[in-house]
Amino acid sequence: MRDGKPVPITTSAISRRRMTSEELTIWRALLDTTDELRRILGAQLLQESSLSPADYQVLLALREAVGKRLRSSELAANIDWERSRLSHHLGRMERRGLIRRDDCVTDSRGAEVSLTADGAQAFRHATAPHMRAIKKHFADALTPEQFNLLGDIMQTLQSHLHPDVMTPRAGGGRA
Amino acid sequence: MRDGKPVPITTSAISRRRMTSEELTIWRALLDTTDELRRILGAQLLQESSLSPADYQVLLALREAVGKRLRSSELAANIDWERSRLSHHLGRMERRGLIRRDDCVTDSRGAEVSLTADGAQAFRHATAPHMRAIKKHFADALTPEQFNLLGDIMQTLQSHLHPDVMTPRAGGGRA
DNA sequence: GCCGCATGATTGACACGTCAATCACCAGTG
DNA sequence: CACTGGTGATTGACGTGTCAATCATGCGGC
Repeated sequence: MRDGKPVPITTSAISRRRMTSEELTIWRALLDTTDELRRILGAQLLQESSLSPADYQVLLALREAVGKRLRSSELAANIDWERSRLSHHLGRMERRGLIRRDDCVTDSRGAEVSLTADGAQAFRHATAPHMRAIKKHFADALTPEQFNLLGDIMQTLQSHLHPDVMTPRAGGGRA
Repeated sequence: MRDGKPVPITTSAISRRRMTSEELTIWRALLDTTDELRRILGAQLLQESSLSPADYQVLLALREAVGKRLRSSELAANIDWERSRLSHHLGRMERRGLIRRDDCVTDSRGAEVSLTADGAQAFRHATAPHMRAIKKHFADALTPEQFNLLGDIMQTLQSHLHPDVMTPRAGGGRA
């Protein structure tokens, strides 16, 4: 997949010019705004369901996994986390009874992570309010055009970050 | 794609409709992409200057302050941090010799934060590479139109989050 | 079978952030 | 002046994230 193409096109001009202050301002606006949205939605999620955004991401990945169980490293890959981060977090979630870790049958080094009943229920109860919150604070703010434009812009940034990837799906997480 | 409807304008429609999966996808793309940009730029900043993004923000605010010194709570307000977060962080930065805290003359409860020579120098050395990195990974990716559109979208989101504010400057920090 | 090394996963040390509690001091009131 | 309430700032406990080190197991070559 690396050759055969006359290539280069694409957005990655080198451009020796300096950044304008408008660009910098917009960069700051992007950081600040997404940060604030994260905080608001994270706080509300925690408030209403006692789940952190990280918890939610883990539970979501497990829920969507075939068989509702995943090897630890697959899970890490799915949500794009470092393994040690996941290990720490699974420890905490296990203590809270949200997930379980069993020894893997086919590879004694491995661990299989699965939802507990409590974890599944917590996730179910968290989902609807969380979606509503995203809608309220994000989706309801923008026009359909703005959505499309924002989607394109994210797509552009992604292909700039990962020039060679074929289908630059937004990032790690789905949903 | 979604048209045919006269559509009520105004950003704060209540709209009983559910979020579409496209909207959710774009939300995830926004989160993932900004997260990745943060990580990349943060890692590079740390690599090249031994400053975390948080350090940088603090040093920037101090550099831009008149008199190069700020009361702790003013600093917190400028960069939109909780005071306790700032206090912890200033403790760490003080240990590393980047900033100094002196008792305030006019109010014995207060502390005045100022840059040390080391802190000022660290900031100076960090700035240019950091700007270059932002340009490379962000600014160089987008067309002028996309910048304007993105700016508008952030503006829209901000006014949706803070309906009454007059001049919805992107957020806390400048840059 | 044993060696070497890669791999799955965990651990420990430490930086960072949040929340609630605390401490010291200011200012207004009687 | 003593009381009291509010404010500036710090602290401690704890959850979270990163990095480097570790441990155990799998696996290919000899």
